[in-house]
Amino acid sequence: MTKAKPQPGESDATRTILHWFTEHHWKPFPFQRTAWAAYLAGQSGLIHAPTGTGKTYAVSIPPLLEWLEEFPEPSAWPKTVPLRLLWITPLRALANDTAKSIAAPIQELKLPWTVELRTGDTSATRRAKQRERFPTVFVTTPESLSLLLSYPGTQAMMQSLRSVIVDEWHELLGTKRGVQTELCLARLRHWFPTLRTWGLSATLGNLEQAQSVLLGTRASSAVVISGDMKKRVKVETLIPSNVEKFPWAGHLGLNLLPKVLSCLEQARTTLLFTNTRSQTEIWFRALQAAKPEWADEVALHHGSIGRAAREEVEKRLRVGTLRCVVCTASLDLGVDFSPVDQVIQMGAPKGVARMLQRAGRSGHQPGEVSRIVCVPAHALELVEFAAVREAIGAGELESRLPVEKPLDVLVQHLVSVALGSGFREDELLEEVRSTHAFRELTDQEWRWCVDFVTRGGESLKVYPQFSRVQNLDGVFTVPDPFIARLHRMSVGTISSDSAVAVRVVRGALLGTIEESFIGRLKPGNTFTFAGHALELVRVRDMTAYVRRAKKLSGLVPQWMGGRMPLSSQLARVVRRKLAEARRGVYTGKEMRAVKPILEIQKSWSLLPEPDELLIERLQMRDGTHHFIYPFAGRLVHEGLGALIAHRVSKLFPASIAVTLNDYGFALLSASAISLSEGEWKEIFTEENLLVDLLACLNAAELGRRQFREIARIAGLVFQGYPGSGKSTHQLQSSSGLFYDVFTRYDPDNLLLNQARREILNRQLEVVRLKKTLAEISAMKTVLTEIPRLPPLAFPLWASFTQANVSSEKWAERVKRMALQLEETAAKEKSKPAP
DNA sequence: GACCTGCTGCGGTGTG
Repeated sequence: MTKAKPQPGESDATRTILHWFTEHHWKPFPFQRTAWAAYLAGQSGLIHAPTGTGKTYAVSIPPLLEWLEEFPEPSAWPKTVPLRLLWITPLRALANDTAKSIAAPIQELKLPWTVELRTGDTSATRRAKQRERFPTVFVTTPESLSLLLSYPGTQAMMQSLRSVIVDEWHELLGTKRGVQTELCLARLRHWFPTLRTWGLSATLGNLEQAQSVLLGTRASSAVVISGDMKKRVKVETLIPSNVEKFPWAGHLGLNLLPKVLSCLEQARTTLLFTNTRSQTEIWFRALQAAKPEWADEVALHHGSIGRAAREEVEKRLRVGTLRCVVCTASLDLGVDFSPVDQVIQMGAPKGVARMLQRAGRSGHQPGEVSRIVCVPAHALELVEFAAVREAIGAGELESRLPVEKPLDVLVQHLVSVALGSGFREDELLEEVRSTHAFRELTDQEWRWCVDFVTRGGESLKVYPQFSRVQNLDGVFTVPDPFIARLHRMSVGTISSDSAVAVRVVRGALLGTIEESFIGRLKPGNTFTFAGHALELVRVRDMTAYVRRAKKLSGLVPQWMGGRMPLSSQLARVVRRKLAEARRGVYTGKEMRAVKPILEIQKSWSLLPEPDELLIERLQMRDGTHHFIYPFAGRLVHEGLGALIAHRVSKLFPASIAVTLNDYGFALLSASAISLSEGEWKEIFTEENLLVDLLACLNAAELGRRQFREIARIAGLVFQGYPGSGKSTHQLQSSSGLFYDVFTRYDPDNLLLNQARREILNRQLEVVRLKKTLAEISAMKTVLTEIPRLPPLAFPLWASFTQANVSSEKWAERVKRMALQLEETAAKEKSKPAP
């Protein structure tokens, strides 16, 4: 162990800490030293580094140093030290580990500091105690911090606060939780103008912006510190032995099960990441079937599995008794799983940052190499893996864009602040405008929000329950304790669809599934969930009672979840790889493996250059197919597909069906559609984008649905008491009622506006869509008649057919078609080159 | 027996 050399000017106290640090850890990395110095100089900042590089100590050590400078003499140490450091973490599960790491040196040096956490899990008695006296280090979540701010005594209790740390800032940035955090930070800074703010983040494409969002518009001296100490990431890919026979579509990846098994055999503990929850269930089942002897060493983990079971899995991971956990993004972050020595990514990686995050779950120690093994589910995913490796090498990472002006979050915050210390309008307005999110809030918008919490706005003014806040001589407060209680019960910006609970008869809660899935089952039917074979007994009160069945079989539930489009960064590299292949350049194991498939694409159609829009046309028995490849991710293709179908149908009156994936979309029309390259170019015009888009989508229904979240956050609808949550349906209908009332009687309601904006930005990615159209307008349109389905088109065609026929028939057709294409390809290959 | 496609996250009450 190397000891850190004392630097000139360091005090004894500093040396004490440094000694502890070197004894127990390692020589401080340069970035940690930089952070310590910046902190002690009174600066704020953002530190970015991969996981497992010691970011925590970069910011938890300097407050100790600072205190020791003040109290160098142990005999003069006070008995108790009031609050000095507030630590915000987005994950309950992280709070515990963090508190432990911070407490380690404190305990070791027997400092009179206390470290405590407060999350939703903290018991009522503990919380009551905390309300009397805060610990020296307080670890909490954004939501719990909001709640703290909603109690009148908080400011006085925090008087001695020196700094606030926001951990995993990249996870909060870009979400309404992030904005909630911004508002809370502004409050703290208003109270304590010299407060230092530090953020910890994974590496992002927009670090400078991430920093300025965190620190707000009033920040003076601030730094961005890079802890990117060349954390080594090794990306490997499992190459199918016979690419010619490897599927061209599909996402499960079970083809490579044998190879995955041998990977699992070679490592002590593996995290096997999949992209969907149902895929997790399917892979778990496949592993159980293939290796019954591993029954106790394989587990699964995803967001719909009950908390108890998930925590059990996390515990076993930590002690190292598991060989493999099949999981979703639920294990992307979280507890420090040091024993994990291998990470497998099943299927498309979708984004560069996500891959890095997942790779970082292994080798979770400074200096260790992170390894990730990629498993393609179909042939083209080999290209995506090649692309992600290249992007990692080049450091091309995605950005997370901050949320702008979400008024629902502001409305909630206004009530919280009124409930806490109360507020004066101009003071709070200035404070709110010091956040990045509301820096451009207009006077009118502010007035509207204040009016909304005091009267319920124009349309609700006759209902007293919406006069939540009252203005007494210029001070806004919440006098009604009932309203106060309801408000505290609805703090937060996360709203999830209520789901059917799955419970063993007279037994444990296993998790939740969607109503639509349970609705397809009859009592006696079996299904697989949470890794258990289950038989449905009955459904009552949003609970499905089940009993254990003998064999893992039957249906696997599917969930409607996020749609995770391929990121622009990764898409760009994918296009680049395809263009290289067009010129016959195949570098890397993945590209060499996928060569035969791409050569087929070249010979039956073509591979587009990055500045070309490829449109393939194929006349089949069921009509005209067009396959179009903007490579803009599935959300954009959803909007674009609908838009283009709408515009084409104006020229050729026929109904047009659309399917899409991350690479492109396809149009199918029963009648013959024939357009020239020039005509296609016109169809892709940016003109009238929004008008056409709203005309072809059911904008009103989308708006209603989006409004549900807004209504909940703004406190219009109450989600119900804990445990007896209202069903989605109930929540939907009451928020729908507000939506209708506002649309009719209060069309200028700013929350309605926000709903419209959110649909455009989130569900349709309008910004990216516009950008895509602009790019397309500069591109060359290449229209090609194809003789049969080439590899790029095949997955699109397959999902078409899937939408229209029953699943057995679909499988048959896809298989038949795949076989045919394979034979054609083989025949052509055996032909001597001309 | 092959086939299935879409993530995560937090918080709150009640009183004999």
